[in-house]
Amino acid sequence: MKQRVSALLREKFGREVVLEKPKDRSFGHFATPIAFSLAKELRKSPMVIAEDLASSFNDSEIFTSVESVKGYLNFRLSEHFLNDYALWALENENDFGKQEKKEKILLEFVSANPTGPLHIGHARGAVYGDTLYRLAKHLGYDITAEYYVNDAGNQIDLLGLSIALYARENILNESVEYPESYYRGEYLDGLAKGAVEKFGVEIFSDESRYKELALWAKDGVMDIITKSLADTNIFFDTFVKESSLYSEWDRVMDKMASTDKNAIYKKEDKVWLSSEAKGDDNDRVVVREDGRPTYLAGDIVYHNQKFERGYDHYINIWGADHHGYIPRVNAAVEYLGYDSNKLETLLAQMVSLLKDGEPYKMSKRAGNVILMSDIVEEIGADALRFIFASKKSDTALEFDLAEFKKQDSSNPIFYVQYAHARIQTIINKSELSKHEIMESSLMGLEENADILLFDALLLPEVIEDAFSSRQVQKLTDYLKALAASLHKFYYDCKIIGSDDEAKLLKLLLVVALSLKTGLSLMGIEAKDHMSREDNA
RNA sequence: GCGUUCGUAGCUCAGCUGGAUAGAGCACCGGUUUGCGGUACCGGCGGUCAGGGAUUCGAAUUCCUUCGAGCGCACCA
Repeated sequence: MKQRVSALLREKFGREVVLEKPKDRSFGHFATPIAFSLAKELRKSPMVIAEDLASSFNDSEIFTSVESVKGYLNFRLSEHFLNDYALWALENENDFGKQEKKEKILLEFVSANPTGPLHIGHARGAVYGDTLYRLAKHLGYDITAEYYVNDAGNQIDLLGLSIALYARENILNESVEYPESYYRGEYLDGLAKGAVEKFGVEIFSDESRYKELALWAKDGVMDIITKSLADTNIFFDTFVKESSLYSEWDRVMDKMASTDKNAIYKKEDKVWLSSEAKGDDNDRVVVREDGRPTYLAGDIVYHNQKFERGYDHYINIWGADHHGYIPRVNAAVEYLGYDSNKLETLLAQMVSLLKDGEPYKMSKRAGNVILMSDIVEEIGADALRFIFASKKSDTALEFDLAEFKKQDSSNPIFYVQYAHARIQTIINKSELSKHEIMESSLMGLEENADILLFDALLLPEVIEDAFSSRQVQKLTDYLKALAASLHKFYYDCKIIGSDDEAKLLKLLLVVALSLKTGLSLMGIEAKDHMSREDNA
């Protein structure tokens, strides 16, 4: 809709025109301050320019009126245009807001280590990534969701040790001491018991077999992780294991060296990456004295593999505590001969949780982490997704669980769902058939109804904007606002029994379509009725 | 110290590439249809957009600077 207006104006003025939503809806559907920028070039007052421009729009098919107010140019779309568009949307529900972007995108997110269940910080990145994924799919991008599994390195050994220690204490009843760095948590119990079945209790007393224990356990942890993700409607297309990459290390090193002979060098018996020359603070070790590659080496191979698979664009979503890591990966990508501008790294900031004012604490390795699964159990997956999607991902977030358990307008997910449910209820209540409703015209709506229709038809622009700016909260903001318009309209206007019943119901169908489509892009299913007992 | 993200109402946050009177929700106070789910709606209270400077027709938004906060600054992943 906006694209059409925008294209029309671009053609008319021969330049890109800024379109915005007027502050006050009585001004019209769209507005532009273009007269202000033209004022300087034309050496005339903005008011005069706006007047001239407005009067030049007499014969447009899309607009009913174009007016100038204090230098702004305000456009009002024609009823024909809105009516046709709404009808098309209702008849092509699944295509509403869809586009056909062709770009191939690789989106990597979550990628939490397989050493324990996901905590609340991971959940934020997970929701953010999955929402972007759904938006991109809707826009027609060929996007792949990928999870990078860090199943090599010290932390895996530590997992084995942690399970063994847990088992020795709780199954063999030995008295043990936990070093600070060991993993803790309830999940160890399941793994320890599983290990007894698989290997027998002997394994816990045999240090030489801890590696074996760890390699088995990491798959179990991945199952726990993918299950919590699935419970939140998050799924991945591909998993890439770090352990599968190191065999390519020599080839990748040669590749960097052939692009730039200074990319890699030896010093103090270690191998270094010249990342400082590419904007990093320091050069980085990639192979230690003893020949073991560092974590960065694995990531270099991984990114090489990503680029060799051939996508147009790459997006990584990382926790904010990894932001210092970006320059070295970009450096490596350039040494590999690729354009680091194609690699976009987004950060999900920390989350702090309150419950009735009490702050929760998060520490990665202590047993008292706040698990994603616990929060899902407490407030439900829908509420979790809504809250995480509704805040800009690059700012720290604090929220109180209590707010998302309420069943009233203070809980945004409830509020939006209730709007959708109200529409379903009233449609069912009406005696009119679906056919009669669809046959009616949306022309001649009064002003409030017209505004509601316009708002509902704005979803496609919101989807495009939310994805291209990577700001998924634009979608939740939109849904909250649309729900508010609906509730207000419902209060102001009697629908059943009115002369315009069919017309108004059709309008509500358009609103419901927008709500439902918007929710589905957040991995949330729209509800047709609310129940008071439904305390998720 | 260096890098980075930020600082908007009592609280949690929106405010897009500069544009019309800086917005929501919570909290607090007061109201509402003979009408379809009052699980809703409306109104009030509340702001020096951290401070200062610059750019211009115009700045919460861009730039500089001061102050304050989170995160990072490993041969851990």
